[in-house]
Amino acid sequence: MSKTSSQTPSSNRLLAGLASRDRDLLRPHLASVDMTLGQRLALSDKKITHAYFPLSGMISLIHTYRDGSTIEVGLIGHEGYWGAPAVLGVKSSPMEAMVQGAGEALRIPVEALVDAANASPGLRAQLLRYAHFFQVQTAVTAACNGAHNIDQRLARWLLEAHDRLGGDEVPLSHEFLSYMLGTRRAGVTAALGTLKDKGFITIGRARIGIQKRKQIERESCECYRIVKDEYRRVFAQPKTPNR
Amino acid sequence: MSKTSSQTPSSNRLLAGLASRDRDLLRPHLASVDMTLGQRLALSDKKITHAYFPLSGMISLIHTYRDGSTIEVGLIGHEGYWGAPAVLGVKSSPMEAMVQGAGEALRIPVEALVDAANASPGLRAQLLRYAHFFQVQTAVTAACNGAHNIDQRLARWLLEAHDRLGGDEVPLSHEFLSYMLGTRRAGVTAALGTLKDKGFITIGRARIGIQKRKQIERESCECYRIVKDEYRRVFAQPKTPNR
DNA sequence: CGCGCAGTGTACGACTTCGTACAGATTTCA
DNA sequence: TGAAATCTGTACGAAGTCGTACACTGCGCG
Repeated sequence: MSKTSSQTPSSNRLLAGLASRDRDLLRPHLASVDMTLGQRLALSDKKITHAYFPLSGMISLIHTYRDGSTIEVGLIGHEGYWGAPAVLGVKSSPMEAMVQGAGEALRIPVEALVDAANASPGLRAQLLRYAHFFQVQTAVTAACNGAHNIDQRLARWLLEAHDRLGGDEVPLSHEFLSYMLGTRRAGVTAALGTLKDKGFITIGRARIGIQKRKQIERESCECYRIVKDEYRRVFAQPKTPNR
Repeated sequence: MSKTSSQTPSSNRLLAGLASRDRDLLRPHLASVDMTLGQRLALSDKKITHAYFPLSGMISLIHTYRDGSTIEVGLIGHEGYWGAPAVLGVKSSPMEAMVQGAGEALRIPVEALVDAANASPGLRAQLLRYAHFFQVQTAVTAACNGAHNIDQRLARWLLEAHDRLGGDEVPLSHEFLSYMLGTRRAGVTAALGTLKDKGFITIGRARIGIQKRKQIERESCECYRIVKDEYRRVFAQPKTPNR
């Protein structure tokens, strides 16, 4: 049912969902690159040069306020891509894209991606559908940040990370997590502590082990499921109509 | 510099920014409709039938949790439109669109809007640029909800409303505001009280008077300005290149 | 091998927000 | 005009989170 060992995904679900001729359109421009933890793929208000289709690892969209405080507004793994603003016709965005889990991605210059989208309605449709999904994910995060407490939001975040990282380990320190959730480091430690006491996770040095996923889902707010369901709905295979 | 009387906007900035032949594409399908306070333009996960280009008033995107609590994730006035999900190729969204300030809008069946967008790259570009802007607005709201207190968020909300409603009055009760901010009604009353004590607003029955806008901007978090600047950047006139 | 540092656990008072309640004021409507 | 409904102001203890601080642990690097 749920796998316990490292299964690093080796394909991107958006690309996999394309017609093969659409993949052929992109292939000449795609380059495989490593993403290293902490790497900035795009800076606030700077030109977005490349789009990234993660094969593994994850990309965090974060906002940094003038006082230096940071908070995450979106998370992207092998189910999506970073670069939607370019597809929507703008050259930059105020948000920063940062690698939150090391991994591999297929990278493409945004000009090539836009050209391909203009050449293929099917490709464009796929990219725009994901833009919608990402909008929903962000909207749910907005609601979640206003409505739910640290324990629930942390549980949700662990689930999102678990979905995107191979294996059952989340290799991040409490401090890094506090940047994502926009809370104190000590608050993260406390919330993780209660999950550990219940036996749902293990805690190592900058390493969180996911032990009982189902139980963590129960600790999380409903936001995790709302987003998950929306992805399924938007990218449902035509062969299995869902409404 | 800032006007004090009711100047109800009578045009939609997105439509006004179109080439006239693109407006002509839409015109046969546009119908003027009244939006009444509290009206639902779209329900969660129900088919989006029409897109709305507000001429006055405003539309609130809200999420309702299972326990009935609600919170706003986005706000749309005559600077934008509701219906982006359809343009992005999906038929519904988990968010509800509710009229938050009565007014007038131009309404168009989504099929007609999508057809027109397919027929005109310029029109499509305009619609997609706004989709990007709205994504940024939502992302900033996510960050804001996680990082800022009620007083700052309330000030921001008043500014957003003031920009979209004609005149210097926000005709909403504290309770309605608390639904938007995801807080207690009593919390809104307290926050408004401090703004009133400073002389920045007046408080009537279900009616807030904006007196000193500049000062309210100072009470608000930086989020208001971030979103405002992004709109300007995205929709900058070509004649005045901004980067 | 041991020093230094990053990471974790925990504590404290201060502040914010919550849930709830109730009184008084204003408006609506019978 | 009187009754009912809506809206605002305020109060209270409870709970959550903050900012900060400090001790402990284990890993990496000189």
